[in-house]
Amino acid sequence: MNYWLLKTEPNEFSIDDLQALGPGIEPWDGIRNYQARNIMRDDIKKGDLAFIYHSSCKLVGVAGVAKVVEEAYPDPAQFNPKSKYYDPKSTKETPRWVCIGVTFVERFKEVIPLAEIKQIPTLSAMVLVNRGRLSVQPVRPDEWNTIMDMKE
DNA sequence: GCCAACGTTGGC
DNA sequence: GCCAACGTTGGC
Repeated sequence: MNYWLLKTEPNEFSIDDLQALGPGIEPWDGIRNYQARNIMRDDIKKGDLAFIYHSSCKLVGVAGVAKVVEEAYPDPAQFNPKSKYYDPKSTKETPRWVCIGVTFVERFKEVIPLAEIKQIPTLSAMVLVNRGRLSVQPVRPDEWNTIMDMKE
């Protein structure tokens, strides 16, 4: 079992939206970055857990936890000309982009701010801290535990 | 809204 | 396959 971090802009989709789905499955679509895609396609497995991270908003940080319930499959949005994630270069025979399915696990009482995470020495190697721009990224078990301990 | 860091595109 | 130009991400 592995740990991940999934970024989302809460204006678009937040931990509250995920919670509102209850046991429902949310397709984690619209990922249009090759490195993030490769992680979803090759590494993320059913049963893995992921932090839901709120970016580009007032309170930037880790907002909760989701569980992977569907492994990578072609992202339907890439074939939909009306979607903002439409990719005219992708074909059904050789789809370029994939998504995964996640479900709600936990909403933290308070978002754990990025600023706070940056101050913890044992978290200084986190991809989140070192490499800003990657919307799907791995989290080490010790990093996972450290952040879970930062909750109220 | 600014801007740094990074990813992607496309000419050669 | 290099690299300049351009686009995007994302914290602040």
